[in-house]
Amino acid sequence: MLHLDLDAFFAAVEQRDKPSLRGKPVVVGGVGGRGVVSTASYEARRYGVRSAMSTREARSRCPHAAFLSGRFHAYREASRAVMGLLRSVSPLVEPLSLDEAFVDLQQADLPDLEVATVTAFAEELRGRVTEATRGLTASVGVGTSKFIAKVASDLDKPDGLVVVPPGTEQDLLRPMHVTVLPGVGPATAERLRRAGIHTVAELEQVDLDELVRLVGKAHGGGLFQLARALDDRPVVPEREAKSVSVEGTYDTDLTDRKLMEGLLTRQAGEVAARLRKSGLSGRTVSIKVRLHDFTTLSRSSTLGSPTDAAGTIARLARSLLTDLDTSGGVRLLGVGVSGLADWVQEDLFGDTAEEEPELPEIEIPHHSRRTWAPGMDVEHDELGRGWVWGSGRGVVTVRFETATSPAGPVRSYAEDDPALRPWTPEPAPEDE
DNA sequence: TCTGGGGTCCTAGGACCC
DNA sequence: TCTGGGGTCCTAGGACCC
Repeated sequence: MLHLDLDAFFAAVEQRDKPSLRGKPVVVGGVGGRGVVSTASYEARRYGVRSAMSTREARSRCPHAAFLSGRFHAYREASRAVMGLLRSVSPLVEPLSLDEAFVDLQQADLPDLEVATVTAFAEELRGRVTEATRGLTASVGVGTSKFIAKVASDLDKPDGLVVVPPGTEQDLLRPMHVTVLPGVGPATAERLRRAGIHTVAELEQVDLDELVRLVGKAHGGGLFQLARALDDRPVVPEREAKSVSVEGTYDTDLTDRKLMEGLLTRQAGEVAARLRKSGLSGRTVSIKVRLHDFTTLSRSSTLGSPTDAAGTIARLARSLLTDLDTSGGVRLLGVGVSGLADWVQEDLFGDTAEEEPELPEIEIPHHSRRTWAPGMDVEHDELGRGWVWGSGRGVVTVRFETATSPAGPVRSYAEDDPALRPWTPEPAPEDE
């Protein structure tokens, strides 16, 4: 089994496409008051900036970093190139996210699976990934299972390769902390710690009954196996989506119920649009509400038949909000649909569904999407392609450079200057 | 103005059914 | 005369992953 992980993926794509950021700290993530870091470049990690850290803290640790809000079209494009390359090597490829995948090497065209053979193959593959992505690097791990491959890819980051020879798995794992096991996060680690279990070696000494008592049935059984390096999970190339959701955290807490209803309505519309785009519909509509104190509530309701209609989802979402006490303020709202079916209910009455959201556009004071997000691609009538360095007080600052034409000028414009437009790539061919 | 967004899976209780 | 035993569906919450 091979596991491939692109190094500091989002930040690396930014450095590739913005030559002035190469070798410099780059932080990609939410740039608002309540944003968190998605990816920090290795230069930023030297200052202690980490994924999932609040952007506020990242700014205080590394004020001179470039803070960018992310360009998912570019990440998707790079990801497609990598996944395509992997699929050319083995039909059994399981993407875990845009930047990670498992590859079943038994289905690849290799003369054998000896360590030397696999090592040479993986090295070549890493090189081809760098070519296919015009310069991104990948860390790769190879082992006798998904679990071991994944642990291995982490051992020599960035730009590394580790092949774990068969038979050496337990020697590798035993000294490691229990959090290397997939499924052991902070809560489980704390339970185990209270039972005096810190390392995989210690976990291995715990019998199954005790483990089930500590962490529950399903989880306990899994950990018992993983602690012994037993993992026969297959590579699953395609999996069906089980839910579709949209959520948002707002820079200031919401208190106005009408505004909340307006936001839920808008989110319902986005969920419906995504359902339709994938030819899906679902029976269960859920909302998620995070209060000012971070307590998180959810409410759901199941319909008799699946829907992808914005109006239906919106009405249900708003009605689910009514029994919640939001008087202390709401920091997050979300709408989701689950219980998905890949078909839509026949319209027995022959009506064409009307899909106008029944609430008028609502003026949303603090939460409107920034038109000029830092890092976004723009195009100027005279100066061509560039990216937004910063914006505010009615002014946008643009650095004119691309991956292939670095060292352009930096200019500032009025936010409503008609010569300046967001740049979006040609829409990708429909294939998903 | 600590704490994103998109997901998956599990648990536990109650309803309901045979 | 006490209170079966599954199974499935639904809801709410929580842990975890990238």
